[in-house]
Amino acid sequence: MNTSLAGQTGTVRDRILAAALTLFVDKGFHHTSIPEIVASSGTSIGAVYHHFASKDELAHTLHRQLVDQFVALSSSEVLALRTAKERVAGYVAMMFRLTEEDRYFVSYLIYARPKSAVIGSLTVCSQEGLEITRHIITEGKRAGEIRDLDDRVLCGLLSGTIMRLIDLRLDGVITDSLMTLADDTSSAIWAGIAS
Amino acid sequence: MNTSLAGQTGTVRDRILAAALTLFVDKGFHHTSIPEIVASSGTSIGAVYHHFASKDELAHTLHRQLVDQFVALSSSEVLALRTAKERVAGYVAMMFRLTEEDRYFVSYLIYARPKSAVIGSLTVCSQEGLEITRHIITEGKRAGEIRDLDDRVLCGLLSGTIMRLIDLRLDGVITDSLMTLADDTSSAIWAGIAS
Amino acid sequence: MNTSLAGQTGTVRDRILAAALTLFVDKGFHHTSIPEIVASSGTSIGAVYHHFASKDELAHTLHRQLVDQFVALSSSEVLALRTAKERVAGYVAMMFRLTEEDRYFVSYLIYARPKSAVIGSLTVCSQEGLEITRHIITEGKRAGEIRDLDDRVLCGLLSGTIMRLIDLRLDGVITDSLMTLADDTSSAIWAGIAS
Amino acid sequence: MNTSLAGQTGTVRDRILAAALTLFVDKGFHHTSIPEIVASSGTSIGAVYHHFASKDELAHTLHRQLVDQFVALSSSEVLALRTAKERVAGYVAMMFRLTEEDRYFVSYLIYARPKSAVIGSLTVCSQEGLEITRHIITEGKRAGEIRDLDDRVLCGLLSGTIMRLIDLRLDGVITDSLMTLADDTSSAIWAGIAS
DNA sequence: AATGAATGAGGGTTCATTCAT
DNA sequence: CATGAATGAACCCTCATTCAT
Repeated sequence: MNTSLAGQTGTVRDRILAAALTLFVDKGFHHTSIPEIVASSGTSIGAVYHHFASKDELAHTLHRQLVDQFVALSSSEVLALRTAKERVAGYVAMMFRLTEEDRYFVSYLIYARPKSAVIGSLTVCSQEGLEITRHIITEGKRAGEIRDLDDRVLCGLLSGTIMRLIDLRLDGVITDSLMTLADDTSSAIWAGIAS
Repeated sequence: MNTSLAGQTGTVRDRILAAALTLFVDKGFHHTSIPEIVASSGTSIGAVYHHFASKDELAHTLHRQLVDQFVALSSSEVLALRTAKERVAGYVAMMFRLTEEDRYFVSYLIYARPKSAVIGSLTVCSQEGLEITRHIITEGKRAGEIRDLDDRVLCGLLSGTIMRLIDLRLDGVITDSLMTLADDTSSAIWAGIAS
Repeated sequence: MNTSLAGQTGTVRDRILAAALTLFVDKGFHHTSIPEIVASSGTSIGAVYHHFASKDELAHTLHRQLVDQFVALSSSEVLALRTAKERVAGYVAMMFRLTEEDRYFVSYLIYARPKSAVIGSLTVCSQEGLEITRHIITEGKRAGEIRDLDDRVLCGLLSGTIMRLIDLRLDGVITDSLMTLADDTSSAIWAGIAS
Repeated sequence: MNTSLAGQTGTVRDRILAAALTLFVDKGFHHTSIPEIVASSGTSIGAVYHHFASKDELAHTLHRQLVDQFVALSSSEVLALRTAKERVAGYVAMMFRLTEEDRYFVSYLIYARPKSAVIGSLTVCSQEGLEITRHIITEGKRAGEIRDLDDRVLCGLLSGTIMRLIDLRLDGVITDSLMTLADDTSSAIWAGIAS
C-alpha cells in the first residue's frame, strides 16, 4: 500500500506532487530545484507553474494534502475504537505501520517544521497531530480511564514517545521494524497516562 | 544566564558563532546569508572565511560546540543524582530550565536534523542526546527501579516526552513556562517506565 | 570574411561564443568576467548558464568549435594539393591569410594552452595542429620529396616556423602583413625539409 | 644543475621566487594564490609583501630575473662560437639541454605571454629571445653563410623550430629527451637558412 | 624584518520565475 | 494546457592586500 501519492501514473499534477514529496524528503526542500522535480516527474517547468503558483505553494499544497490524509486515516482507524486503552494501542499501531509502509508520507509529516518559511502554518507535528491525541486524552479522562494530569503533558507523552521512536527509526538508529516494538510502546505509554 | 555563546563581546570567532546561532534558529540555515551573519556579528566576510571553511562548516562547528556543552551539562547535573526517579526528575527539570533560559541553545539542539546536508553526523536528537537517557534507563533497570521493556522504547518515552513538550513550547503552542509542567511531566514519565 | 563566429546577429548561443572569443583573446580568460561576456553579447547571465555549464565549459566548447573549423579548413585547402612542396606553400599561405583575416580565430588556436585548467585536452598547438603537418611530412617522405630526418623535427620546423611568425605578428613585433612574407617563409621551410 | 633559482635554502626572497616559479608553471599564475606560495616557500604573507609590492610585481621580478639569466647564458655559450653553423648547433643544444635540466626555467620563459596583464613587457618569446637569433642571422648573413631572405623569416624559422620542439616536449607529446633530436634539428634548421 | 588576522571587492554560479510560442 | 529559453537577484566563496603587533 502506498498511502500518500500516486507514482509514475496519474495526472500531471499528481506526478509533480509525488516527485516533490520524494525529493523534499530525500534531499530537503532547499536542495531540491524545480528542474529536479521536473526531471523526476517527467513533466515540464511550465506544467509546474501552471499547476502551482510557486515552489512554496507546491510545498504547501503537498503538506495540506498529506495532513488531510493523515487526519482522515486517524479518525477512521483510531476514533472508531471505544476505550482509551484501545485507542492508544490503535494509534501506536497505525503510526508504526504507516512508518514502515510509507516512509515518505511519515517523514514529511514529522519533519516539516511549523516555523519554516516554507510551511506557513503549524504542521501535523504541532496542531493537527495533536487533535487526535487531545481527543484520546480528553475522552479518556472523562471516562475516568486516564489520570488527572495537565492535558499538555499527557498529550506530549503520547505523541512524543511515538514520534521519537519514528524519528529514531527514520534516522536508522532503530533497525528493526517498529511493528516489533508496538506492544512495548503501547504498554509504556498506557502506564504513563492511565489513572 | 546564557548557556550557549558569548554575545557582542568576545573573540571574532565567538561573535560569529553567536550570531549564527541566533540567525539559524530564527530564520533557518538556508534563509540566513553570510552577509547577515557578518552584519549581526559586526565582523567581515573575510573573518567568517578565515575562521570557517564554509557556511556548512560553520554550522557544523556550532553544532559540535553546543552538543559538547549539552553533554557536559547533562553529565554534571543529572548523573550526579542517585536513584533513577531522581534522575528522571532532574533531567526533566534541567531540560525545561534550559529551554526557558536559552531558547536558542535548545532550539539548535532539537531542530538540527541528522540527515541534513549541513549536519553530517547524527545529532543530539538521536545519538548523543540518547546517551544520557540510555544511561538512566540502563542503570535504573539494573537497580530494579525500571520495568523490563525494550530499552529503545523506554528511552523513546523518556526523551520523546521531554522533546515534544519543548517543541510545543518553542512553537508557541504552550505559552506557560515549562517549569510549571515539570512535576506533572516527571510524574507521567516515571509512571510509564517504573517497575 | 569572418572565419570564426557570427557577431551581433545569430542565436543567443552564437552571440555568447562570439563575445567570449573576442574577450578571451583581448583580455585573457581570467580577466574576462561573465558579466563582461553578458554585456558584450547583449544577453544575460542566465542565458550563458543555460547554454554552458560553466565558464570553463564555455571556453572548452569555443575551443572545440574553432579546432574543428580549423581542421576542416586545413583538410579542404591543403590536403587537396598534390606535391609536398605545394602543400607546404599552401599551408603557409592559408595560415598567414587566416591570421590577417581573423586574428581572433588564430589567436585562440595559437594561445589556448594544452595544460591549462581551462582547456583540458591537447590543443591545436600540439595535437590536432600536428595532424596536418604530420600528414604533409609523412606523405612527402613516401614520395621521396622530403628528407629522412626524425618526423617530429620536420613537423616542428614546419609548424614552429609558421606559428612563430604568426606569434610575432599578433604581438605586433611584425607590422607588415604576413602575406608579404609568405613566399620567403615557404622557401625557407622547404629548404629545411626537402630531400 | 639547477639553472634558475635556489630551492629550499637561500634567502627568504629567493625561496619565495623559487616557490613562485614552480607554482606558476605547474598551476598557472591565476591558479596560484599567495597563501600557496607562502606554504610552499615556508615563509609568511608578510614576508612576501615585504619583499614584493604585489603578486604582479613578484611575477614581473621573477620574469626579469629569468630573462637576464637566459640572455647571459645565451651570450656566453652561443656568441662565443665563430661560424653561424656552429652557433645554430650551439643554440639548439643549449636550449634543448636547458629544457631537460630545468623545465621550470624554460617553461616560464616560453609560456609567459607578452600581452598578459601579468607580464607587462614583451617576453623572451618575442623580444629578448629574438636578440640572439637576430644576432646569429645578421652576422651569418654578413659572412655570407646565410641566404638572403627576410630576417624575420629566418629568425622565425630558427627560434620557432626550437620553441615548437620544446613546447611538444613540455606538453609530453615528445617523450624522448630532446638531446637525441639535437643533431637532426640543427641539420634541418641549417638547411633552411644556409645560403 | 616578520607575522597572520582581518578586510571586502569581485568572482562564478544557482535557481525560482516569466512569457512568447 | 504545455513548453523551455531567457532572466537577473542573490547567493557562497576567493584571495590580493593591509596593518597592528
